[in-house]
Amino acid sequence: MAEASSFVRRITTAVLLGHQEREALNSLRAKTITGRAGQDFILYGEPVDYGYVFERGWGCRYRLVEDGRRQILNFVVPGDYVGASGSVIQAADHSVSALTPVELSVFPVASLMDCVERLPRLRAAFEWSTRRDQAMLLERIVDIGRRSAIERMAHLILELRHRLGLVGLADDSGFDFPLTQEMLADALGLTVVHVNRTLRRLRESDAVTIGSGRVRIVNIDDLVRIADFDESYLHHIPLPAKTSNRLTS
Amino acid sequence: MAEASSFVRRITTAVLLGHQEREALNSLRAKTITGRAGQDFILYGEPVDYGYVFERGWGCRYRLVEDGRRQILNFVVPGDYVGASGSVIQAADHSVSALTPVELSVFPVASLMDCVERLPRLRAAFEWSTRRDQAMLLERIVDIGRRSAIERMAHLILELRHRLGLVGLADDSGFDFPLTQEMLADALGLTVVHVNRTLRRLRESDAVTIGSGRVRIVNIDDLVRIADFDESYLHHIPLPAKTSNRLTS
DNA sequence: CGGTTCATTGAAGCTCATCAAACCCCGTGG
DNA sequence: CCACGGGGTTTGATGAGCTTCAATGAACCG
Repeated sequence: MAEASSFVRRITTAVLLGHQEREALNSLRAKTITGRAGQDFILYGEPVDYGYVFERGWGCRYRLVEDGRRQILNFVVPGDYVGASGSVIQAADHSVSALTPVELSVFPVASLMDCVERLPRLRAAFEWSTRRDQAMLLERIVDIGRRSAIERMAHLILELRHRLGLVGLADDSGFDFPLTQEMLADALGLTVVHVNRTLRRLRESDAVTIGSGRVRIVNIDDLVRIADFDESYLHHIPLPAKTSNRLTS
Repeated sequence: MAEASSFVRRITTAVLLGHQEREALNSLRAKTITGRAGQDFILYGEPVDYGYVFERGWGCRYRLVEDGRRQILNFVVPGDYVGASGSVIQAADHSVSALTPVELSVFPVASLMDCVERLPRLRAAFEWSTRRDQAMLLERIVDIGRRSAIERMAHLILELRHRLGLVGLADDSGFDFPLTQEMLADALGLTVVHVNRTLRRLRESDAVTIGSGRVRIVNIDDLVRIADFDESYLHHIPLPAKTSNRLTS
């Protein structure tokens, strides 16, 4: 039996995949490819013919605006799946590219959908992945819309720490971090210059240092406080009820 | 046969629902309820037991941040569905509330999922709806992250015009518009004061006037130009390929 | 080495936030 | 009928946060 894809390993923590489902996914995997930094795998407006699991390296989902500027919607790290997740044929609503050299598993979308039809748990796994992606997008909107630069940055670092931890790529001390300040700027809706100043402020606050290819977490409590971080959106466990004005109609 | 829900009417433009699917949806509809402005129907962190179709009135998806400020993620207009869309049990990752008096069709999530199991086209309809919601979220990230206040506002107006047009609530002259400037501010990541000044600028540019319960579109070409608006994300028809650095590996 | 990419810092300016006040519309009650 | 109050809108004044432009430095690499 082939080595399990990192997607299988990770998603199994959320949805109980049986032997059958794991086998199906492994047999589906047409091939493993490598890619260079900057290479696009999914292009805005074009049909999506494949699904990809990032096995190694980082990528991003992004959109370009008319004047050429880029908005990164989310980063993609090992274990993440990108690509078609439903049977409705449509154009990609965003592009996906590699930010570092990458190694990906490729799945033809047709056979993927085929398989999902037969294995309800596999469908559940993809639904889970889709919901999680959406939750991260929501978080990004709140970030960019209502939080300051330093809060956004701290929030992003904590999100990445959590996600990388799930696949064994982060621990309490930090994680390897291949992104440039420009990529951070494009993700956070800031300029490179301001990202640089923000990183300096974070460093001077003794919470975290970012640079030289690594995030070094100095004081995670401070970081959580700066970010107002609540990690529950990353796994969706029901929380205690909050105050509300729901009516008992 | 009962009058078709506005959701059925609208979604049929995207996915061909047969008699069977329409019947199923109509029979599922447990009841129609009314709600007051400010009333919550889905609460962040709580389980989602029902799906709702907005038949009349406006709502919003939103999140609150620690200090009490609100970020509106998207507006909900007649014909829109909100609520659970998959079988994975999880907590709501955002809240949904009414912004005006509303009238909603309520669907118990259990029987909804049941029905979706049996009718693949119904599942496709919900998948389509989910993807469309996600596309709008992406657009909002690009808006808030990379566009100026006036561009965001113009963009939002055009998106709403398009969506309301699908259910016959907007034409070339404009549409009825019940939102306050504060709601606009919460959606666009701005303050009320700045929204007010932005609306004045839009009015003075002779593109659109917003107020007194109505959006009056004066010159839609100007508006499209200001917004850099491309409506394709609202229906997902494959577009002509753009320049890219995709490799033909 | 010379070239390229990325990080860093300074100076100046613009967008947008904040604080404050006035105004308008409209419904309510004295 | 008018005073009152409240939600929403509008405007001014001031300042913070972020952008822009520009220049330098550090690291890497063919």
